[in-house]
Amino acid sequence: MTQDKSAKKDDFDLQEFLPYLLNRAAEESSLEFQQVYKDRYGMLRTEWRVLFHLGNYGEMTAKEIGERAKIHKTKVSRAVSKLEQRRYLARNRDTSDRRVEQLTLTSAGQTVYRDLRLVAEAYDSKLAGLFSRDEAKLLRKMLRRLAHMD
Amino acid sequence: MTQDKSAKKDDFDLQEFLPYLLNRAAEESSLEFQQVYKDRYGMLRTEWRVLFHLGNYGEMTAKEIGERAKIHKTKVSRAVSKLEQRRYLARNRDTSDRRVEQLTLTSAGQTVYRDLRLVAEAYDSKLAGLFSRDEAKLLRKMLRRLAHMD
DNA sequence: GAGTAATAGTTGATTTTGTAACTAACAAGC
DNA sequence: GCTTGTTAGTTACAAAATCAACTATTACTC
Repeated sequence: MTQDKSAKKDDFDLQEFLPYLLNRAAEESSLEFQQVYKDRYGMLRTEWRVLFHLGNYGEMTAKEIGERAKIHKTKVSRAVSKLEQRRYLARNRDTSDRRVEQLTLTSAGQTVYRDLRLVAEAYDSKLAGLFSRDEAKLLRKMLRRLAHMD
Repeated sequence: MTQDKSAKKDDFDLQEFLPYLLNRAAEESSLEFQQVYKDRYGMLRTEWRVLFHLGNYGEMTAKEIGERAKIHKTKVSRAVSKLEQRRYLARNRDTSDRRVEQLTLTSAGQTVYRDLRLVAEAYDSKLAGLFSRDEAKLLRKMLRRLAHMD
């Protein structure tokens, strides 16, 4: 127990702090993909996420998308509106519960999805290529754990 | 080469897409720490980052902080103003180049930094505790690689 | 050393996000 | 069947992020 005021050495390292590292890695690794969906389709982050949820998992409600992707309902609502304006998705009132809207991609939306999916796949391979196959697998597993997605 | 229109199966999985996983993990793992600096000190993300840079690395200019942390200069500028208002940091005009301001934490700022650093250390340990020591070490290494911090 | 370019940092306008309050539809209790 | 509560989704307003233009100072060039 030394005097903590002057004798304490600062052995903390911001660059090792996991939340900081995770954010830096996330931002950096989003840039290149962002460029594509932004420049090519004028989409925002939430918009491609909604598009991908519908493209990848099929028909779904706004609420389900929000829960799966952990996006707040107001953000989902706005993204859905914008994607609808651009005719990338269509809403269908659920007949048994008229509060609910089933969302599906239009064929234009599917085309966009398929295009972006190709970009995503290529980019993911590029990122994963920074590591060995086992390391990449472990990385995904650890990220899922951190994100409570397992 | 099969007909790609109908025969193509969608084997892409959004939940395995690294930029998506990284963002989800980053958001999730920031929440708990955010709660502290936000509720306890009314700070924003950029503000604690600036505070930590000064606390952890010592005197620095706004430009250096921006480069190290990859934060845009307007964001740094506003964070510095707010931290100055709260008397957490002081500016010193560089005598040899009067465009430049050397920034340092005041003793109040150091106190806040030390408090938050303790929280950060504890939280980092908690997160790292989800993995083995080797895994955690590898995780940080991989994140640094992805963030171009190596 | 006057003129032009570059740099550190700030400010203002626009866009995007976050928070809370809202509407419309359904559910439950009695 | 009517009050009370809950849920899906939207809207309005405030807070924050982004982008471009700006000031002040220094560096470069002739």
